[in-house]
Amino acid sequence: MAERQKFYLTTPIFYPNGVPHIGHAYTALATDAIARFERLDGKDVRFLTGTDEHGLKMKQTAAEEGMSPQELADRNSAVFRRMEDALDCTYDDYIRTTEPRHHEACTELWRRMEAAGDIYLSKYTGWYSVRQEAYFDEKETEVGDDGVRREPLGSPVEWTEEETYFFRLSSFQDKLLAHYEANPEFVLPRERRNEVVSFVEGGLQDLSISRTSFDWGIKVPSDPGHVMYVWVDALTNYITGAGFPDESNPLWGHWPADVHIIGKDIVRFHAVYWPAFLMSAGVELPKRVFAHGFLFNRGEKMSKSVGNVVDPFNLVETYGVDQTRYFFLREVGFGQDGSYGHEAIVNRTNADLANDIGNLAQRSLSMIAKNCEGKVPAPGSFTDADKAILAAADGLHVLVRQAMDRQAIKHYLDAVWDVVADANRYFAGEEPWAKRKTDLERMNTILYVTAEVVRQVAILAQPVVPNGAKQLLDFLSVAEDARDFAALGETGRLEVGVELPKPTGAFPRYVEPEAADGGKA
RNA sequence: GGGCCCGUAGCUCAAUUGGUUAGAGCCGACGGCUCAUAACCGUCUGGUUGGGGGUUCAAGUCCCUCCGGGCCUACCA
Repeated sequence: MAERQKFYLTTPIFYPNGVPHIGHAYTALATDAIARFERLDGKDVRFLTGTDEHGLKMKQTAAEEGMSPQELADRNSAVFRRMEDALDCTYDDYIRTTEPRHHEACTELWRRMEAAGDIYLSKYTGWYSVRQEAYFDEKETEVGDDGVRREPLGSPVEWTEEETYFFRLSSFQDKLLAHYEANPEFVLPRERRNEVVSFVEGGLQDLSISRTSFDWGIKVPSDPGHVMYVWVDALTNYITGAGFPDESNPLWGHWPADVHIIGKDIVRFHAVYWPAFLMSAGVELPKRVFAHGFLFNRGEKMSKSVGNVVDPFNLVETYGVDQTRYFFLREVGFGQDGSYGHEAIVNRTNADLANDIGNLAQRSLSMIAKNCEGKVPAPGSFTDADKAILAAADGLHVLVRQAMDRQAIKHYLDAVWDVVADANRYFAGEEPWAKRKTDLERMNTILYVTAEVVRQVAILAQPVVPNGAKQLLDFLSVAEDARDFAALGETGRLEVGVELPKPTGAFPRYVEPEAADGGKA
């Protein structure tokens, strides 16, 4: 038996200086959907996420709260982890940059870059922003009315001179451009790639990669007075999670990563700095960096009775995990910006989940329960209509795989729900309830075909709505080991005569809670 | 200043990458059905594809320009 194809994907590691917001949730649930998809498609998936716990901000926040940085990291990292759990994320490993294994990986990566001659000591002077952990040209800064000098994003800067190690990023310009050229889908979507290319074409300056102004970080091996710059530390997590530097670790077989899922705000670090570090250290480059867009709350009024639903935990509590996941993945083109609001979430999830697939399953399965002794009915010969809808369902696997090869999550869902809509039309057009009185065999056939389509749709929906999909598969008595994509198509057809449990509604409608307080925001 | 992306029905988006009368969902109106989660099916309303010009037998798609929105990057001090 051939070894399964490996698939390694990551989220960025989150900075647990504050509480998780909807952007973190979006990244995590999207990455999870991809992970589940590839797993169901037979791959040996490794899904890494975690928290990035070093830096001055952590140290300062900890001081403000009267605790050590490690205590703060422990406390807040747990919150992020709980968020991912609340979203039903199936990460295989939750990395924390304060762990020894990560210190080892960073240290070794640094050593290799140094050995390659790409690191040198020099002095950096300029306006430094603690919040951004970055220097700014004086021209970029501005003194505000309050007399405080700030960088463009508004954080205060102070004049700083420090000795710092530099990475020879400037010498990687041509190699990076050659890599983008040879791998047109290294950065997706296309617009992001264009930005990256034009940025690199504009010339690269060497990058300051160490700090002496604080000590909450990973020490530079040859010079412990320095700690590593945030991005050397943070980006390296992706190889730490694959066992680096122990290349005999079985996990190392997962590197290079198939895709780093990130938000578009951190494209440059992932598409320019990270590959340059790896080239320098002689480590293979990840195959793809996929940048998703931002989500905006378009001033939709959230109901007072449900409170501030923008918080990820509240979203899940208010609408449900499946609903939250489905909404963001179906409504927003992955890679583009999107917006969300109460009404949009309710409309989308009620229409697609409750009305379309939930109701289709319920109406067909309850007919089976009532008219077929609760067993999968035996179909007669198939008509053209039967064959057409079955063929549509059977054809989905190829279609969705094509979409997901480019992380086109929305397209994958579009395709699946097109079939759901077809199935509703089919069911209504064939009128099994009428055939019940005139032609039982025909009724059985229609119910069989519909249930079979529901089976395939449920299997395909698992990555996005794992709970509701599981419920549907349970209603169809589909064996646990027949729920992956290998069971799609003709080979996995429902077995006639199998007993089915009494169905109840999967994907309940969201109904507005009666405004008990009599008013709204 | 240079560069990139976008603007299609009230809303969210399609259109095999120049090829017939620009499609679908949601919303709305009307009708149907009763298996079903106030669900489902059908019909209809709704567009000079932001404006203008050009290339072509043919433009939502290519070129120019203007308007509007977003983003990357650089400069001016």
